[in-house]
Amino acid sequence: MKISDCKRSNRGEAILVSQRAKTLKELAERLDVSITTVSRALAGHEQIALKTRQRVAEAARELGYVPNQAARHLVLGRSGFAGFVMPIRGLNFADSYLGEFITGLGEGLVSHGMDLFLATVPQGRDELTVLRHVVESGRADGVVVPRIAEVDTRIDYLTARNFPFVAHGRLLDPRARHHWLDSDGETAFAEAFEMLYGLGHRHIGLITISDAMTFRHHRETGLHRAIAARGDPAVRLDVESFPRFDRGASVAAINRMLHAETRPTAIIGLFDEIALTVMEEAARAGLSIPRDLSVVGFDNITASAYAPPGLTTFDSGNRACASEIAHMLVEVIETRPDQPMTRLIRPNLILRASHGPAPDRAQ
Amino acid sequence: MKISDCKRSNRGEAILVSQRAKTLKELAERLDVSITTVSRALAGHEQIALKTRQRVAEAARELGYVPNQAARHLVLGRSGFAGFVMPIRGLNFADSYLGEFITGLGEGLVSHGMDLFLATVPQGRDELTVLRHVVESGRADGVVVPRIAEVDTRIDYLTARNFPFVAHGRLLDPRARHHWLDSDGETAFAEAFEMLYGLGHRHIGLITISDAMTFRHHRETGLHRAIAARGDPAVRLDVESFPRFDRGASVAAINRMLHAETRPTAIIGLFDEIALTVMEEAARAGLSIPRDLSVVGFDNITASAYAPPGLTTFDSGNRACASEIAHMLVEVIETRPDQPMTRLIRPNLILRASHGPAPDRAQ
DNA sequence: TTTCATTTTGCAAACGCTTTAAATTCGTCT
DNA sequence: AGACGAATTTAAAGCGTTTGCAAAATGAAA
Repeated sequence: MKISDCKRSNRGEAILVSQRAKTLKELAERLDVSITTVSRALAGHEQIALKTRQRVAEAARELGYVPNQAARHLVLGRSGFAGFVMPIRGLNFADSYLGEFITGLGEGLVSHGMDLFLATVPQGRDELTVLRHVVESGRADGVVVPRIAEVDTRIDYLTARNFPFVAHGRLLDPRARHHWLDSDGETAFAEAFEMLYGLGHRHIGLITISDAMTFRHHRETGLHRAIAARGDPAVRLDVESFPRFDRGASVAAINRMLHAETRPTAIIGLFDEIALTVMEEAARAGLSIPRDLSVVGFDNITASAYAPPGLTTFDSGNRACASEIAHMLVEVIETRPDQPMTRLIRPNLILRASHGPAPDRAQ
Repeated sequence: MKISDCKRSNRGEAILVSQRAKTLKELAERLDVSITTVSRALAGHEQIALKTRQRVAEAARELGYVPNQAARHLVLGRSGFAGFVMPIRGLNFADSYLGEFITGLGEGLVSHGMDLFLATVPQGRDELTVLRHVVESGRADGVVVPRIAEVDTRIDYLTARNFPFVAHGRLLDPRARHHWLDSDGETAFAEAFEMLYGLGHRHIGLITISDAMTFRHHRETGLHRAIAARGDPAVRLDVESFPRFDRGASVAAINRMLHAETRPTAIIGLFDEIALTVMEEAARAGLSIPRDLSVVGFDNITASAYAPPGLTTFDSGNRACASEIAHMLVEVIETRPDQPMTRLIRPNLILRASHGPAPDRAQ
């Protein structure tokens, strides 16, 4: 039986409580060498004799020594944390993005021995203030900034401060120089249009948000460009928008479109929550999907698979993106590159069952 | 215009980059007082003259001084972090629990000035090892332990180590003394049975997991007890189980039940993912819900609202629970209570449309 | 003016670690 | 034996805070 086995609680307790070495000093005294030697030995410095290194490593394991990270942090100037500021949404707002994203970040960071530091924005305080505290308090070596607005004070601040960060999303201004990873909504929405056009749809509806988020801009641009590229004068695009996070307004916008004089044969939601609501409201209005109406979303949230008939949408691979962002951040922290690192991820069209041939209006 | 206004980038940059005071020493030099005085003034000690305190506070604000938390932590022995170890599930496993829970924890912690520290379990390392590192490295003042198994080495370790923690869920052994918050699955499942019984159902199916999780035990117990309490010999309960996280096995278990010689008229899923899959598979088998089959779940995940006809389930208020757990943890850290703090939260039955009167088998 | 109590401030020692520069040990070669 | 260079080890100085104790300044009383 190994002495470090702590699953058996009697043995475990003995180890954990009594003979543990909490500090380098204790460990050094036990081994009868200096603190310096222990520190170097554990760090694997060549200058320490191999057998000493082994002896120290063994003892550290036996005594369950784990370095105090605060002390380490203080002297190294690196905390081993990546920061993430969690925006608080309304009370009932379930953020399907968060869980996946955090998981991905964690996965990416752990391979570099880093951990994640989550700061919550208290009610009534703004996100930027919290971000500043995270940065200035030195508790994070870099931060990840999600959901970028067309003009974003967080990025301005971090850039001015020259603090390592990677944005999930980008600023609208293409000259802006910062590190980002974004999903290619422009290409995706062009692809959505092409698919629908191929199915005979000529009257497309877009339900979008009115907030100045970059992802909205890119997706809309993709749609407009694809339509323009087709050059088919028969194509018609109707757009309804509403303030993000306002569920009531979203339902209203959707119903305006569903009950318009001439209803589109296909509706694209800016993201899945919208598309799912379109399907709900369509069902309520007695429309059958995809027979009477095709619906396409973006994000591939969990609910999209469950909601019959299954939402056709784009998978942006949130978790994998987050993981990649973590890797990028580590590189930014370590090498401080001059050139902006950027990644544009092509989302994956998931063909489920909410799309179909355009209904024949002549009937 | 306030000098601390950093939204305007020209002014902001000046402040942020050049005249900022990074350390107590710098601030002290600027003010021509000692470090001690500044430290005490900022901490609001009475022994420092009021006007000195004001002068210091003002300067700190002007110069954007934020204390270095690593140094603070080192001397105070408190990190200001609550720890949480994120288990990694399979690659495609979307953890609907995580986002809500993390959000709730963050909300709860922030009101006590604490932040959240997330550690990810690297591939191939076990959760206990990571938990030990979190604890021993001193980076957390306390931890939250989710999803408790009937016998849980994490709790054994933390208890032996006498480290502050609050569990979301409890050990099976009712004599176990630790702080926990749990949702009352026993009562909920009894309630589910009563509702179904009232609708005429006498043949109930339960799809459950085979893993030794406490929440499974409590929910099953609740169901059994409620059936026993009724004392109606006509009631029949069929049970199918499968290993958690094995989607294939879950589908198989569900289909065994759906295609059994005599199919239950109502199926209870141990949690929503199961219940939703029951609805999917039932639809695939040509069954109409709730006409041919009633389905009840537990958790009220987002998808449950979208999946037609809307899953009848229990809302366990994950986010609010997490927030409460955060408050409990802070109290545990601060007061180290002798008596275990426990909270049993009554879940809320959400009546959607997946339940209905038992079909008349005589037809 | 001196004395004493009171208010206000500062020195210096931790906290546990890393690291520079210096000291010690060891083997080997005159 | 002595000396030199290489291989090991160590003492001590920080990192930025808090805080016990002591010193300085102030004000009131003698």
